[in-house]
This record gives sequence, C-alpha cells and structure tokens, in this order.
Amino acid sequence: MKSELQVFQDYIRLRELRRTPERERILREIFEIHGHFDVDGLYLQLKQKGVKVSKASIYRALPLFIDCGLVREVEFSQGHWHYEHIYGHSHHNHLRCLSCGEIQEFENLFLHCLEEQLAKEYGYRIKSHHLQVEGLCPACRQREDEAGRS
Amino acid sequence: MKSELQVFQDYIRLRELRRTPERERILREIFEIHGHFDVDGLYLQLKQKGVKVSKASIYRALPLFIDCGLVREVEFSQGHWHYEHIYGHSHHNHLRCLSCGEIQEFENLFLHCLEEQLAKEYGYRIKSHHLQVEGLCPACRQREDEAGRS
DNA sequence: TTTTTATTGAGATTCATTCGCTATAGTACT
DNA sequence: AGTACTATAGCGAATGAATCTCAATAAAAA
Ligand SMILES: [Mn+2]
Ligand SMILES: [Mn+2]
Ligand SMILES: [Zn+2]
Ligand SMILES: [Zn+2]
Repeated sequence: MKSELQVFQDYIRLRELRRTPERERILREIFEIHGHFDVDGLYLQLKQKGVKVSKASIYRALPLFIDCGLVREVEFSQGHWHYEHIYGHSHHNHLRCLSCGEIQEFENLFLHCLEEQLAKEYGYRIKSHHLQVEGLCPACRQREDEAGRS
Repeated sequence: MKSELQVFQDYIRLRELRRTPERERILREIFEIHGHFDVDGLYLQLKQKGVKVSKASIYRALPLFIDCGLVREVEFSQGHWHYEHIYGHSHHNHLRCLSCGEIQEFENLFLHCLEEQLAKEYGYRIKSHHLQVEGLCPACRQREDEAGRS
C-alpha cells in the first residue's frame, strides 16, 4: 500500500501541481492526529511545534487532500467544518453523543445493500453515502436517567 | 393531528415566550414551501410578497421551529444551511445528484434495525440519524456515459 | 543558471450569522 | 380599558470562517 505522502505526490504530478514543504508538512500533521480535527486546531498544533504555515495554506491544501481521497469532511458543527484522514482506514460512520460529544466509529455492512436498492429503485449511480447517528453514550445516558429520577 | 401553528403555540406557551405575527408569518411561509429552503430564499420570498420581516427574525425563529420539531436542518452546503419543514411528513433521507443537484427523497425501513443494533452494541440511547446518499440521477448518468464514450 | 509560473504569507475581503441597542407590542393583572 | 413588565422586532454593527489579492518566493523545466 502506498504511503499517504506517495498518494499525494502522485496526485500532485497528475494534476501538474508542485510539491511544497508546506503541503507535505500539513499532510504529515493530519496523519498524526488521532480523531477529528478542524482548521484552527490543526493550525495551532503546527504553531505550537514551531512550524510556520499560514491558515491560508491549510485552507488551500485541504481541498487537494480531499480530492485525492486522503481526507474527508466529517461534519459541519460549531460554525465550521471538521475533518478526518481516511486513507488506510476502512469506511466508517459516526455515532455521536449529544451530551459530551464523544464519537464512536462503526462500520456498516448493510448500507451497501441499501445503495444497490436505491440504484435499482431510482436509477441513480450511487457514489457515496454519509450516515451520522446521534444519541447518548452510556455514561451520559446514566447521568440523564439519574437526573430524571430525582 | 395538531396544525403546525398549534404545535408552535403550545411550544410558545410551554417555554413562556410570546406569540408574535412575525414568527407565525415565517412559520406559515415555511409550510408553503415545497422542498428545501435557505434563509436568503425564505427572506426574499417573503419580501416579494410584501411581508416585512427582517432576516434577524428569521434567524431567531428557526431555532425555535427546530426545537419544537417542525423544521430541521437538511445540509450545510454552498456556505450556509438548508432547511425543510418536517411536521406532517414521514421521516425520510435524501439521495442527491452530484451533477445537477436534484434531490430524491426516500424512506428507510431498515435504519431502525441499525439503530437498535448500535444501541445494543455500544450502549448508546439513539436519538436520531441522518443519512445522505450521493450519486448521479438517471439523466446525468446517461450524460456522463455518453461523454465518456466519445 | 535562467525562465516560467505555481505557491506562499499577510492582510483585506466576503458573506452567513449573531449581537447590541432602543422602540414597540404581547401578556397579565388590575 | 389602562398600566406595568419585559420579550421581541428591526436595524446596523460586529463577528468569524473561508476566500481572495498581491508582491515575494521558490518549484520545476530547460
Ligand atoms: Mn472518524
Ligand atoms: Mn426532504
Ligand atoms: Zn456522552
Ligand atoms: Zn442530475
């Protein structure tokens, strides 16, 4: 399997763009982040490490990473986008706790069938799906129950 | 079944807010819109009818309608939110054409099972889910095929 | 090297959304 | 009806994420 850097370099060559240290540094940082991130968090994390990249460069690099399948937009919340790297991970969806924000990832063997069914029923050629489930995690569920009882 | 106006009035009383002609006019307009809408479109539609409400009032009213289950956010795209009224409609998800933007609504008998499975597996109390499927509609699919052949 | 031109950083700009202010108008209680 | 209380409306200003501008820089190709 190609490294994410290799994937990006191939993409850069294909699109006749240029390899730059900024883009590759941002990419490396993204693949060091465990979990979801936003532009501001990524920027601050780089800044703390003494890496000098501008927010504009991050905003300009993200669409490239997304375009070549390394990163995806996860959700728009708190007024801005949140992302995650996906290269090397199996496709998954998110179960989010409405109370504490904890995110549980899960895989769905079934949604493939749904896609096929939709393709047949409506004549669409399905490209992707995005499922987000929300609820209360075990801890917050318990807390809610106790609050309700009193 | 209560009317959407009645639902809203009950909610207003419960939360000890005030009935105002603006809020009720905005609500009425929303339930006259077939399909999805955004704040700007709603505002212009009201303006064209000679109704004088400010955008700020729309922005302030929407969270109330969402809170009492009359309206929901559909998706964030093109830099802003899109909404739809849901009261009186069965729960549905969206199949969107990536090329022309056409939206096909569909119901999912199955996702209930998925919710139960997730509840069991992770101990979550599921509150809602949001599934968005993307692809090419029949017309755009055909157009893509023809372009590829030539 | 030299040339070409994509990319960068910093600041300006855009645009959706929110906020602050004051006048107004719902609501409740005489 | 009249009065008091205060939530809400409208307006313009403020906010903040994302994009754009532009001069300086540095990849890539020759
Ligand atoms: Mn994830
Ligand atoms: Mn819909
Ligand atoms: Zn939780
Ligand atoms: Zn289409």
